[in-house]
Amino acid sequence: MKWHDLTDDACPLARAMGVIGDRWTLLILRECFLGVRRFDSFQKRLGVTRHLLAERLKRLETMGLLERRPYQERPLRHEYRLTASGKEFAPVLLAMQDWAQRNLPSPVPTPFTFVTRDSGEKVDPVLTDRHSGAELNHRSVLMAPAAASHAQDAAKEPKDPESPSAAQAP
Amino acid sequence: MKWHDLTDDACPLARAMGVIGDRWTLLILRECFLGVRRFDSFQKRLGVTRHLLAERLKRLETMGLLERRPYQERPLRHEYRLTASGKEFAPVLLAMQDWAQRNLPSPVPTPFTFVTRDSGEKVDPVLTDRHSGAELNHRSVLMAPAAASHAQDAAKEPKDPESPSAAQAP
DNA sequence: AAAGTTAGTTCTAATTTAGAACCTATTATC
DNA sequence: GATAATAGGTTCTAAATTAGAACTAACTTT
Repeated sequence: MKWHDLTDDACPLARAMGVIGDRWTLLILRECFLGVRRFDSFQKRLGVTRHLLAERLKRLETMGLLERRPYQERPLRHEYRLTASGKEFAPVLLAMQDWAQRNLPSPVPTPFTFVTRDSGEKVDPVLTDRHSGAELNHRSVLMAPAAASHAQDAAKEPKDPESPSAAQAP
Repeated sequence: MKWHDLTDDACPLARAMGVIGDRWTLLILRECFLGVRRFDSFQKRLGVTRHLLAERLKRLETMGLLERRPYQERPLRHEYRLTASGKEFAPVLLAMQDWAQRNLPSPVPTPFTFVTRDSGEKVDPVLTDRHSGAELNHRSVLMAPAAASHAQDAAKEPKDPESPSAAQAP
């Protein structure tokens, strides 16, 4: 499989991996949320090679998460800013940070946290359903194939004792 | 930077990337949530090479997201199941799928969706604060360095005009 | 005039991934 | 009782990606 193939996969998660499916991209986004905007700042703070950084920034721009805009002329210099799409990624980052903090413990303290803009208090994130307000987790939610088009794929793998047409309870 | 270095980074997001920072791991987890448990099923459904699949499953086991357990003897066979830690990853997957669906559009329909276990209706995920119930997004939340230990790092990069000690408003 | 700043690009070497073939143990089929 | 089939891997070589360092370009500052 080639890298680029993921970006037009039918599965949204696969497409997402076409953007953040490497060691660096999510960390670049983290820096963006911390307010970093310039090439050299990203490079120094992350320790990523300039070569890769340039490529990743280009990809984030292509995928619409960042925009490159001039912040001065003579000499012409550009900075990278989160677009609306990039900003909407915040809940993913937050959910991931929360998961990692709970499930991948570390002896050293967390270097930064998510706080509310008004009170400055640390947030305690829960994913809920916008309509019902119910908490969304492995117990309340099920991942289900969207009938029609997926049925064909499923047919390729006949009567598997673990066929995933209805994921089992925890 | 070597791969393994991320797994004991101070930043939880970096540690998370030590687990899912590649093209395949998240897709393996997706399959787990769809109910897949066996080596060959993962391999056929994803098209990943057996070599990499074996490695990734091993890593997911090491990191505590999956457990390998026998489901038969003669011949001895093992299957992979989500652990509690793996199951708690569900909200991250959900948030990411939601983001990708909204921000990385595709001409083809989404092959599977998240539905509630009781009503079977498609969910509409929002990240909220457990305490206040407020929606958590780029407008309401700020990523802030956790004062003390980070202050030293910040000192290394003196008076940067874009110093990220207080991330700016959207 | 020399050195510094900022944002890259261009090389070579090392590491990772792809792709195919092979191995082991056991059960099913001819 | 030999031959295939199933399941879960491992072992190769070739291709692609990443690391690391050096270099360029267009200015500005000392």
